[in-house]
Amino acid sequence: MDPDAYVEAVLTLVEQVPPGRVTTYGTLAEAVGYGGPRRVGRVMSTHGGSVPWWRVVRADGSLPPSHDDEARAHYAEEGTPTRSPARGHGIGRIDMAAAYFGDFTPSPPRP
DNA sequence: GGGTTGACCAATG
DNA sequence: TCATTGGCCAACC
Repeated sequence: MDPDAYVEAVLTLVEQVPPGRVTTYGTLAEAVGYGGPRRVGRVMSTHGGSVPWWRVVRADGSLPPSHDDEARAHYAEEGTPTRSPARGHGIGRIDMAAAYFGDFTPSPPRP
């Protein structure tokens, strides 16, 4: 598969995540149907700047080791359910039970 | 061609 | 809740 095609597939899926919801790297990997979670993570680090990357979190609901402050601002703005702002240790985590989204449409774009 | 690294995941203590 | 362990896949020295 062309690397570019894989990247586009991942980015397309990320854009399908509605505001106020989040999904995980592993879920994206399965939705794309190829490669593993780490592959998705790498794609995000390379092309994440073009998509709402803050809607992609780790399986436990914590954010990537980078940009947690910025992501928190987006969550506040979109109304994404989060758990305790945490004691100054950075950001709290996402309330996965309420915010998790995994209802992707298998095929990339269209219409 | 082979070892290291990484925006990962799940299980365990 | 955090740390550790083993496994995963591709990119990068």
